[in-house]
Amino acid sequence: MRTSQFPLNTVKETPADAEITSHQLMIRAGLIRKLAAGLYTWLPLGLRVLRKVEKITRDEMEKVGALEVLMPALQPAELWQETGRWEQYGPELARLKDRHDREFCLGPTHEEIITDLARNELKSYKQLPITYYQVQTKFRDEIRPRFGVMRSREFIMKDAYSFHLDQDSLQQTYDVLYQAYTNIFNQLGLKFRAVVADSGSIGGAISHEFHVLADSGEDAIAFSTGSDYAANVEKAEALMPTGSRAPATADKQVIDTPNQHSIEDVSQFLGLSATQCLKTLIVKGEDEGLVALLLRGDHELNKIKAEKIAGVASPLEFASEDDIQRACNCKPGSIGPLGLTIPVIADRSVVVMSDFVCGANEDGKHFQGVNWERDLPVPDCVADIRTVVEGDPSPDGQGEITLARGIEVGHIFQLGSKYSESMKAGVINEGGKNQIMLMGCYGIGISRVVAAAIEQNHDDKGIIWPANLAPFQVALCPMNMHKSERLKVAAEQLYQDLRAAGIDVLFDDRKVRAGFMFSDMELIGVPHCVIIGDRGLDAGTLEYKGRTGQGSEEVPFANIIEFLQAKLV
RNA sequence: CGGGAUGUAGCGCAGCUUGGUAGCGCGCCUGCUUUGGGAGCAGGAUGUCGGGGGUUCGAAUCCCUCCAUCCCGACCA
Repeated sequence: MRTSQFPLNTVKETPADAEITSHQLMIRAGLIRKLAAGLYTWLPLGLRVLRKVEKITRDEMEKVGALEVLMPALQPAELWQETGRWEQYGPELARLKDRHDREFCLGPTHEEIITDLARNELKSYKQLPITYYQVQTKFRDEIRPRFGVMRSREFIMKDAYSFHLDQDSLQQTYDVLYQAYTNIFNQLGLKFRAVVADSGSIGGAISHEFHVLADSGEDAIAFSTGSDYAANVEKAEALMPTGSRAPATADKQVIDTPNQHSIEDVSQFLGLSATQCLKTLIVKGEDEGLVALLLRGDHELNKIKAEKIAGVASPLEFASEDDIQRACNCKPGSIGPLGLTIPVIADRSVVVMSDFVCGANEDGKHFQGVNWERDLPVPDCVADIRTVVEGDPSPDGQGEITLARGIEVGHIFQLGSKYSESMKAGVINEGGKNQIMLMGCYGIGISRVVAAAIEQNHDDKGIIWPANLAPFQVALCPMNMHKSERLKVAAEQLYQDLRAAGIDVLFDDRKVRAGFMFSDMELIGVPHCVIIGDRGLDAGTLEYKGRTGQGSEEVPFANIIEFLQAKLV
């Protein structure tokens, strides 16, 4: 390809509305353009990268025997009503009506559609197991689209669905897909981790997320220092403390804490560590009532864990100030467990606290020197409701937790019979009886991968593409070609030779200055650059520069193809 | 949906307080000079000042209203 026929559309200035690096660079390098909030056009250069991600993904899916299909983005409401998700999914589901006033949605995912296909097409256990996949546009009416294509309203996803007669078969395919995903992200050349995940609203029991590691990632991941355990912090278990509770040494007393509301306020005011304070949060219960959650002062509530506990409203909802006033006779900031009449759920780490501080359920007052059993009973319900912190013991008992940030680019689930049950998707089994199938589902955010790759691989000059994602492998940069006819002839010939050798080369045949050319090539992240000039022509050499390397090296004209091919392996 | 902000040339911004008919940088076009790290000079094109309404002799500027965009939060996977 030549730049005279493949305009680069690069811009020097950083767009004002792009917040994170990948978004800025995607605009600046001319990969995407915004149409409206959360909607982007892929320019030729960006589309080349997107297609490469698609191809790597497709190839691996084909390798494990998955079958490509293409399902409609526009989906009838009836199927969503069958599974109950028409009501459950909420405003994120883009709904619309056709001219006959029939209801439809633009699919955010395709469980309903594939399950409908499967129940119609799969008749016998002999057809199982089977895995279908597609690469297709998804729609989610995000409350707040942001970060460019990282969280947009319309995006490209590879989604796959498997169907099975039994759990063994599901587990087997799940393992195969897990490995396929590992291969895909390795091929993409990204630093990533697979982590144990919460399955969220898609449903099902077992689930893993694949995260591209990047400091700007939206998700926090917990790793073990002593094993290969890794989990989303939403899911990572905080173990029961092993030590026993220290004996009470202080007397319980009421202290004045005027205008000290947060744990930080109170601990500073009293000159204590936050670990000595008890945090009491009031949330809504399953039915009308309220529930108190107890946490150590320095810990954070994990909503995902809390809303799974019986008696707690799901999704989790904090009580209003009025509710708290009625239940505790005080404002938030002075709540404590003593004398509460509503149900109490204590985090595991709370029950080993002694001589602690907590609210006195009276505005401006706290208790000090409080102890379990002596001053109040240990709550009946003790559970893991906090988010793990750095230094916690790893849930598998080996090593400690460390935290990192990641961008979720893949998610695999064992759905079980969640959809096949409600949609009555079954096959005839060996005994001649109808049997509901089990399902797995497997997604990769193709367009998000492009952004994540940039987020992980860039410098102050621009994008540094992993080899397999680069829109072009090699940039051919002639120096002042318009002034030298023999240089022009040589550069044209070299361009043809490189192409004939199967090298994907971008020939910069624009009449622009050297610095301009280099800056463009570095911004768009072409991994290898060959410079051809009159000087080298005299000496019979070309100049090679890698995107990340310092300086350059001379390569004899005759060796350039061999030289590049060695770099491209 | 709550809180905060912003809409002026393709992009980035100034002008608004104190009303008088729009400007800067980049980019774009032409010419000359330059040419190994986003060139210099000269000339040129481009705006319903987000939309609508109002006040006024006169509105980018003041008032009302709608829309869009962005940030924080909540939401979502």
